Amino acid sequence: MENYQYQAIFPCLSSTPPASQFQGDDRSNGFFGLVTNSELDNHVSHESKGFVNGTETSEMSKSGKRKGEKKVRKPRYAFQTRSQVDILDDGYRWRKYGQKAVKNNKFPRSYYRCTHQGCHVKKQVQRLPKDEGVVVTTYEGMHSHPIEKSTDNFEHILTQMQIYNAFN
DNA sequence: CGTGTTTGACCAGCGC
DNA sequence: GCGCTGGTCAAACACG
Repeated sequence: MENYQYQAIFPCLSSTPPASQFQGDDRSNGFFGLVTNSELDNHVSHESKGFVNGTETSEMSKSGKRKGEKKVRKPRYAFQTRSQVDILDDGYRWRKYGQKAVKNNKFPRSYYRCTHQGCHVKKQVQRLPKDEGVVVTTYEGMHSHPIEKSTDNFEHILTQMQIYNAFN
């Protein structure tokens, strides 16, 4: 798996070098997808090539609203994971600061912020309306501090993740 | 008592 | 300009 991507988001998860992979292979049974959203930042587009790009885009096509992005637009990384629980324990401490019902989705979207001092990483968690077994977690920003608890759990989750390449 | 969640209000961007 | 929608705030609340 593209561990370097995880590294980008979870600096503490190191190890395996990038394996070029997302293209073409397993869209079959994968339940894991990584989306990089950088709408104006096309320089990152190469990253998003092999990834599913379903989260934000679909929303945009619908309502096309984003707030405040005129100024600061941070890249967002969305994971699609197949999970019974919404909360993926990635080792960081999150504080929920909002929940909103989204259009065309019976499930609400939850907004979390990293509680570490000085760390302003945010994430959103929502389920796919078409498949309630799939949880989409969108990270915004990158952690610049170590994980606060054991990553065993999350790494275990990672080992079970596969590329979800439904749109390629 | 410290920390995190819930929940309604508020705000801003966009389409009509 | 108005209304809809997504995103955030903050007070009240729950829980260890």
